[in-house]
Amino acid sequence: MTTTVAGSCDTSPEGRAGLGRTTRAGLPVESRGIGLSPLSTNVTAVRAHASVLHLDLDAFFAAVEQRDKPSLRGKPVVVGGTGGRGVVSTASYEARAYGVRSAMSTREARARCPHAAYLSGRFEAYRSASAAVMAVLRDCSPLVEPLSLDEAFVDLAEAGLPDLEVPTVTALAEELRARVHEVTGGLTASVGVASSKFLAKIASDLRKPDGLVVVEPGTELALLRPLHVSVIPGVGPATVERLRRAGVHTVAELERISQEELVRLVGKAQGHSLFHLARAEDDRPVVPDRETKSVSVEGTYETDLTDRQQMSAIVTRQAGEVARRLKGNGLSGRTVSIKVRLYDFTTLSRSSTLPAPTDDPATIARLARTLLEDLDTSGGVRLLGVGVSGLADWIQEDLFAAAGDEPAEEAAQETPVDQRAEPDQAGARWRSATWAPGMDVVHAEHGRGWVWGSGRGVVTVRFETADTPPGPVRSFRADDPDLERWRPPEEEQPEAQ
DNA sequence: TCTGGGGTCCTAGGACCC
DNA sequence: TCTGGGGTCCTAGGACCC
Repeated sequence: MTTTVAGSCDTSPEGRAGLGRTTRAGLPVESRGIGLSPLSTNVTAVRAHASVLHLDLDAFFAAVEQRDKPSLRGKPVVVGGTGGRGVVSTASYEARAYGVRSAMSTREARARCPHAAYLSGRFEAYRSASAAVMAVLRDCSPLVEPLSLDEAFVDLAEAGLPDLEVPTVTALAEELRARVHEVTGGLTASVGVASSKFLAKIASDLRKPDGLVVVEPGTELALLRPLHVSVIPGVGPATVERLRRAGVHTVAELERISQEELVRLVGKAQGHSLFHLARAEDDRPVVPDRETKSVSVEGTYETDLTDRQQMSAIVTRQAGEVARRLKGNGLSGRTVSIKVRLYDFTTLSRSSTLPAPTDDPATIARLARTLLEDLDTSGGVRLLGVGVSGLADWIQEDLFAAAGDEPAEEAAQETPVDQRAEPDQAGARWRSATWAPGMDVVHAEHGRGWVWGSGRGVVTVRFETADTPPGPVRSFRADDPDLERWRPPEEEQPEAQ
């Protein structure tokens, strides 16, 4: 590391602009795969420089335990579910020597390594260590994309470096690893730097633990071709098996398959992705804050549940927890789902979509219980879960409170979905101007009329009945006192035309 | 007593609308 | 008159990631 590069870690206010960011929802980012989807249809420019960095903390949960408990250092440590149906979350390298792996059942881990320390995990400690690491990364570049507590991409093109040549980014990567070690009290990180997310992620895996690999631009394919297809993120057991049957094991072999054949083998989206990734084509940007899409709570029980009343009580409690987390992050959602895993591991899901978003525990619980009622659980249930998706950051209660109506969810729930209106000209205009990306037009019945709502701190309303054409669309900032006064009275009804 | 919990994304079929 | 295509939304299930 050189002084020049060390100094290039921008500590100016501008450089720290992203410090302390969370997702839009303010949720701690816990899990996000890089998957295969975000490749654009026409993958064109691959970066000319190795300016994407991927950092991965080594055996993160176990390493935090060893850091905080010196007696565990140098010994096998397994963090995960410790009950009869638990699985391994993280195994220290000492435990990996005995064949203990992530996602293995704790039962099997105990058989392989009986003398390891089995711990259930201290997520506050992990979150805190993670936050310190992310702060170091954001100190370096405003473009940091956390994938989970222990992983992130950093766009070095925004790091204010004098250049992006290999010696410069190598020195910066070493500096970052040293700073991570420093701020976490001794945790090590493996880092990959390359011309794309895909290659950076693969590179960070090559010299674990505590390693650094910088892929020199132009050498990507030479690095990739000999590797097994399973190194490609998004290629799991099912895809490996399909490819194996087609005689494909390595990336080099994958490269020889036509795009049409790949689509036939693994489907449209994954086929196109694999076709490009096999050629090291990946132009996905580093995206600093991605929006939360769903919130869920689930639990696996030590013995199978058979009592319907008990299941109903569990689902009610889980709905409350989901609602609490939604509310805590200013979110609400329209689709309520339940997940049921039967005694034989058959997994069922059922969902139902409300006309307007909710964060109300009673509404979510009621719907979840109704969905559960329609399932045959007589053989026993090992897992139950409740989730809400179709999230908006607009909460319907605001709108109803503004319209001076009774509690929202009753009316909302009774509004048949098939009465949902499409945006008219004015609605469409609002949609493009102020509506959150991906957010649907929502409405709910209000007296004899209709109320329309939007997010992003803006509420859009209009009055309409079965007998009259739609009234003018009015919009208010959510904190506008005029919104409180807005009513859909008779005199505001437009004349029939 | 095999097989967690929190997520993301994709697929496929049906409904519905234009 | 007959057949149809595209787009969007919803639901259920599955693959995958950490």
